[in-house]
Amino acid sequence: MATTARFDRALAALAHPARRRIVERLTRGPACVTDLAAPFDMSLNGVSKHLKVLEGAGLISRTRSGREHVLSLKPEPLRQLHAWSGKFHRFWSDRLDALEDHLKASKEDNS
Amino acid sequence: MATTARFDRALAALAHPARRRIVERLTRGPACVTDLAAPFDMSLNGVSKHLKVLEGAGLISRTRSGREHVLSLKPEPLRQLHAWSGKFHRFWSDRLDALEDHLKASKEDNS
DNA sequence: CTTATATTCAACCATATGGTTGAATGTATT
DNA sequence: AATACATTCAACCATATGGTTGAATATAAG
Repeated sequence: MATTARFDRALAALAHPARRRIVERLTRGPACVTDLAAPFDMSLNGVSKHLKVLEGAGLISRTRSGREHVLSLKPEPLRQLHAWSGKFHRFWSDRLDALEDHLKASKEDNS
Repeated sequence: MATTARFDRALAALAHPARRRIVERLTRGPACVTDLAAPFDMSLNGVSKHLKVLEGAGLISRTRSGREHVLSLKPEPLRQLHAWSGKFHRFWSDRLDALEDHLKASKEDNS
């Protein structure tokens, strides 16, 4: 709650499909920049920038091993995201349409 | 999986704190634009644009009732988001640091 | 020491985003 | 019919984003 800005940046970072692909790739273990860039039809610099965004959002961390930068997934922001989105659980849990209708109707009541 | 673009837009929409506030507000029932705008230190037009973004992302729906536009929360994108972020569950479930260390170590093994 | 590899930095460009103000639209109210 | 209210549309502005290319840095290898 204190610093929403970090959460903002995590969401924004994950909004880009390339960055989500990178995050998913990192669930199978840390990797260096070149490896992460390989599957993409994009310049290495482009990927490097995406990594900087992910790092700035706290989604990945970097350790230098010689000339390679090794990137690892940091779970905390994802855990936060899961927790936050879980707050809406009652909105999709069973009787979805009925609930929606109910809400619309009750709105009309107290307006 | 087919159209990732919708998911992209949902994440991007939720990356803005004002829009998250609006979404959270809508969990307590539908509301019209003016009501939603009231708590914000922002022009009505600004809020209107945020609503358009949320609508474009499929996070809210709009029904016109006279001159008022009534906005309601659409649960599906949030459910998707919860499901997606849940895929990373094993990354924060117990023995977090140990797991991270393990991954870093195994990376060095097969490099 | 020279060369190759891994990566970033810097500049640039096009487009998107978040906000504003002012005018336009449509629906209520009197 | 005149006026007030709810909302969007349009233009504008500043800044951010996503990508490129080319040069710089740092480490590894011959």
